[in-house]
Amino acid sequence: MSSAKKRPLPPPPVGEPHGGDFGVYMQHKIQRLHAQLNERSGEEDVPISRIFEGMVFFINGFTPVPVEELRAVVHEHGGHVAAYETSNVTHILCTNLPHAKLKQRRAQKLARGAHQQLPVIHPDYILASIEQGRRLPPADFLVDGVKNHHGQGIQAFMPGRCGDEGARRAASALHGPALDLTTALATEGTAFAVPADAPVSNDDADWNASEAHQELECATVLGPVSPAATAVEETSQTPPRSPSPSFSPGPSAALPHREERMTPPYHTLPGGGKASWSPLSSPLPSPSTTPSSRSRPTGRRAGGGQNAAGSGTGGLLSTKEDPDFIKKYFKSSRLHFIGSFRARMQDLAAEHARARRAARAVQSSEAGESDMRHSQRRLIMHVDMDCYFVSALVRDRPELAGKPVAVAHGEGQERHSSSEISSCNYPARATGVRAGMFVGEAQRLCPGLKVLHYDFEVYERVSRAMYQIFFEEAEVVQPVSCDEAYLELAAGTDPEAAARRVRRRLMEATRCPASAGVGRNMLLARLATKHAKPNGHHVMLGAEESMVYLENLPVREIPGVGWELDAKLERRGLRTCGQLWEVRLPQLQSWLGAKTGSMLYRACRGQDDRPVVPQTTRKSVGAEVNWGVRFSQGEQVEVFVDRLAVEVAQRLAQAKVQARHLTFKIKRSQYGPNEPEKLLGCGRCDNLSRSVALARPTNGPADIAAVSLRLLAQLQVPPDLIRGLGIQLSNLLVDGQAGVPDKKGAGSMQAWLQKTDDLSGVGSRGFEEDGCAVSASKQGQSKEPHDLVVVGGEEEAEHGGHDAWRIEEKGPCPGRIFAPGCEELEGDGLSTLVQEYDLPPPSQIDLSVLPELPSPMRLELEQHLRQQKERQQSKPIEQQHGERRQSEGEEKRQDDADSSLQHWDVSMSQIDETTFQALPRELQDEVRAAVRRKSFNMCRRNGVHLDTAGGSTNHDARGERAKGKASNAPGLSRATHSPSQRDRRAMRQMKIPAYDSNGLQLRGLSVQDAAFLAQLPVSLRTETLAELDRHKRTNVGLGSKEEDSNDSFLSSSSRSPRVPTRGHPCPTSGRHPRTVFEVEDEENDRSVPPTESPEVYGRPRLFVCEDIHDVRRALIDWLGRVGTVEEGAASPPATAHMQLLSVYLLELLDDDRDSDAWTLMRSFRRWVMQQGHQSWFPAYGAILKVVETRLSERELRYEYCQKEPFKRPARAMSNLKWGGLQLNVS
DNA sequence: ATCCTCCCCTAC
DNA sequence: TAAGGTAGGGGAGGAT
Ligand SMILES: Nc1ccn([C@H]2C[C@H](O)[C@@H](COP(=O)(O)OP(=O)(O)OP(=O)(O)O)O2)c(=O)n1
Ligand SMILES: [Mg+2]
Ligand SMILES: [Mg+2]
Repeated sequence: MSSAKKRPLPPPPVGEPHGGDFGVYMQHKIQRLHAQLNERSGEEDVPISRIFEGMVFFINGFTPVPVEELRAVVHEHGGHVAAYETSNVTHILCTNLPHAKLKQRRAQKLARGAHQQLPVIHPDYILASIEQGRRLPPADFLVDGVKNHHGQGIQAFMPGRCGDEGARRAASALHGPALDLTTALATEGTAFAVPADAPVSNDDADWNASEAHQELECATVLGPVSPAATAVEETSQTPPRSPSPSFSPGPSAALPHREERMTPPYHTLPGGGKASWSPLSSPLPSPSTTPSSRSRPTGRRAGGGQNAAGSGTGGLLSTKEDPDFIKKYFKSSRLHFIGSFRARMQDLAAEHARARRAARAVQSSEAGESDMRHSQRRLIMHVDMDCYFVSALVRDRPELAGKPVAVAHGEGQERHSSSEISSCNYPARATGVRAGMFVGEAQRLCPGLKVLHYDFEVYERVSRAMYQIFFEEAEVVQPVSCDEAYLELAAGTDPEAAARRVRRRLMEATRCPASAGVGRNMLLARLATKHAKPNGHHVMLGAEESMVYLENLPVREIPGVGWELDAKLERRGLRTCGQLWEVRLPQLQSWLGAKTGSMLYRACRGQDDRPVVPQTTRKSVGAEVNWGVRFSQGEQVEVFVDRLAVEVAQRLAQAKVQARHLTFKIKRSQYGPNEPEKLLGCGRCDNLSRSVALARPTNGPADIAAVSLRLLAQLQVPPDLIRGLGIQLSNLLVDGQAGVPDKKGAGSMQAWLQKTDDLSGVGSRGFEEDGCAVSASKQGQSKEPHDLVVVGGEEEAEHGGHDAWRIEEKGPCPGRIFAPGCEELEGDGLSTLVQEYDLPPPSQIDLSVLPELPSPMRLELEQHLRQQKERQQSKPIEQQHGERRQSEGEEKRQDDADSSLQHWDVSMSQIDETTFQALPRELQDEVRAAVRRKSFNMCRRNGVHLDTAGGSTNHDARGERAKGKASNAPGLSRATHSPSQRDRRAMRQMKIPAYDSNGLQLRGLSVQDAAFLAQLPVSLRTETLAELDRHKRTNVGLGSKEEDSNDSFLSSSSRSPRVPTRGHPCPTSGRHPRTVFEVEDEENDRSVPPTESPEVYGRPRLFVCEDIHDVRRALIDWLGRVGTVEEGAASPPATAHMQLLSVYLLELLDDDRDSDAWTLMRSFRRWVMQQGHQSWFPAYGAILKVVETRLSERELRYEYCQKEPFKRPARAMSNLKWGGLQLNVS
């Protein structure tokens, strides 16, 4: 409500300016915010006041309220809260000791935060200022080292590296003997056998008793912690009821605790048939498939003896020929099971949340208590089941206890099974077996490995039983997965007793072991759990203990640090958290990005602000299939996409949401139609995606299918190369209700509304111009409620007035085959939804050439083609459609005739001559060279020598599954994808592209040149323009450029190659780059010693390239200048020059700037090709070798330190190679 | 600066 | 045989 909004804040419920009541005030404030969010409808987000104008806060450490809320309040009053420590931060908000203070007391190297100079003030400052309606002097709220309102807070975990030997010893004791206190715990366990039914007061007493204990903080619990709790294992009969803490009398209290008894009605049918843990399988007429006990799918009908690998293009048990593939697949997919768990859980969680709210309201206990929980140090418990999928099965197979067991699909009789292990127990892990490993490999490591099959129904039951207990044990439960959650414990809880109790209850209810960890934040809780595994718990509250533990903890153990991050750090010699302490924040941020760097900086010190949040609303809903996807014809693809759309639509319906944004994803094999190592797997793929803003919200399968098919067509992937497909919907609206579903803040809301308006405006105009009257009218319809669209007229919208244009809509897309329900598809949804009128581009180059090309170059070409086609959309639409159809048809015919060879045996004759001529010369060269090389590069790329003629060789190397990594050279994949992105945007708005002739003519180019340049991918265009700018006084056209001969490539290298490393940013976009270089070079050598380089990160320094843009610009400029158009032949390569270049390239690689290295190599290659001296070829080859070698070493280092080799994504190092291959040809 | 798109990374 | 999904966070680069 606007009135409420603009009015100054009401006085806080409690009058103390900065007493301890900030939390209470915030509570009130938050309620108001929520109310506003619900009431307002699109009005502008005007600040209430300007109290904090010009102030930028960074919230560091614990705050009494969620950061988001604090941010909202500050924002409302004109201030800003930075997401991380940026240079514009003016104040640090913190309830506790600031870094700066600690720095004085701790080892100095631990406290080098960038903000140490900044004033650190207590959050009460915010309250007090708002209350008084003016900006109070922050100095009055300085948090000095002495004391503050809330005592030593969570920041006690701060850089407190205790060099103290005692603590160190204590910590080391944690690692080793943690598990031998079984007996002590067993005693405790029996004590709790009663509490299972015991009245609440029992537990209360227990917790109260332990409060004093909690205060010990640092001195904590070091010794006796993790129990093995064999006593708990007695499982068997459990008292049906269990304790329900007074603060959490869940409604669920009535539910039984043995999961067998609490199975929800919709999950398992009594008869044991119908494996339907997935809610998705219910609505559809799914043929009754498997008997439940066996999760082994039958439907092998067509599959039979056929091996997809043999057939090359057509897998028979794959997506072809099996209309029920999707359903069967999802029913058997473990990843689908765990991936969709949260969605399935949502109802349960929401129910609990509701009940809990109600309970709290009834209690109406002093809000102060709840606030106290927040304002004091938090107690967070993390719980995770041990080797979950195994445990849930082994509990009924006692004979397997203690033996190595894994869970997977295949039995792996031959030791060749490519079935993936989902989980394995600890005996199996001892032999090196890991989740994600192929069964065959696992059996090699562990010959006696017993492989069990999934039983998703059991997992579902156990998980629910587990959550049931969580909900009873804690007020706030944040679900992580089907076997894992965070619990926020009430203040005063005895953490160890709580952990023990939770684990015991879990064991009793599920007969599965769980481990638990307790910490002051989620990170430490989680680390504690990991440390406690298996079947134990660990309480880590002391700052000293935490730091001691962290010091030698591999960074990889930090949640959020995966393979790539670990490798980046490893490359810099950073393996442990302790080593990370040495690195300052700006340095980390410059390596890893702002947020990631910040996260790491804090995490390695045990800092973690994230609040435990109950359950966040989903922001997107999707479905994808990347296994068994094999097509030979486009029709099959369309059928499949259609079914996938139905699946997604069901999920939307289930979630009761509609979506305004659609993303279509496709995996394209990098190996051509060959089969990967994993049976029916997707192998190594390029991951392509395209997304569209929808004109109106939808959840209709017809809409989704129609839009998806359009995007599919755009992506232009030959059917036989498709290895995976996915549809994801986002920008969700709660069905039948206005408003944003998620709990975003006011700012986000505004952004959302803003976006809405823009999109519908564009969409409407576009369609009107296309003459789609119906579409336009629907646009109006959807805009009717204005900003917030009330969804509900879905059916009407789909079937209203579609006849007028349905034919036209069908026209452009004949040949589509739709499954049942195609009335919907033919409905009007399509045009209504797509806001940009994207047409599949006409095929001008025989597309069969593309797979032949090296990946980066191919992407470039594809971008180029797309751009061209979009350009041609100015033609009448019918014509467009006609052209496209025709060429598509031809392609398909070719594919049918010669499917597997098509992509491998390419000749120039297959390239459309006209088109080829129209290509930029560089691209022509590259196409020619690539064609000559045929598949050679592909073999090399994989490091595999193979015979490509048959097309059936297994190309797969390790890491094939790796998420694409389609191009490891962002300089290419990014820079080249963007032009098209821009074009699409421009098309939407019917604008003339910014780079067409106008801009170019200003540079003195001929119209032809301009037209030519306009066709170039932006990466090439940029570089070309740089060259042109340099030589523009000659006013020559592009055509004459080739006649110019070049200087020696490195003639100027003595002044430049080093430059970009620490060269200063190119002030303008390459206007006067020459000056830049000269200045740089001179300054660089003496003013910035290499060892000092870390110092300058994050600071705007004249001779420091902090910004990658600057580096790239400088490079391009340099190469453009050096590598073109001077007269005189190039001189032979000079060793010194080559060394300089090599050194610089390696620097780039070691700095994780692969894309820059790639750009440099590319330009270098081009120059080598253009200049006359053959002597440069081997020189180029040598440099390439250097680069390749470094990349290989990087690979090896990965292998060496990896713990889960089988899961490691493979890095694509092919990007630099094609340049070398190009060279070979010439 | 901020938004948008197209990725990549991460976790289970 | 085999079922390599799902969702969120975040970064790069372009548009505005
Ligand atoms: N790559 C993976 C990882 C996990 N899971 C499934 C099986 C696991 O049992 C379950 C829980 O994952 P965890 O990471 O918790 O692993 P476990 O519970 O199996 O072992 P741990 O004792 O380490 O928790 O998720 C899977 O299918 N594939
Ligand atoms: Mg687990
Ligand atoms: Mg887990």
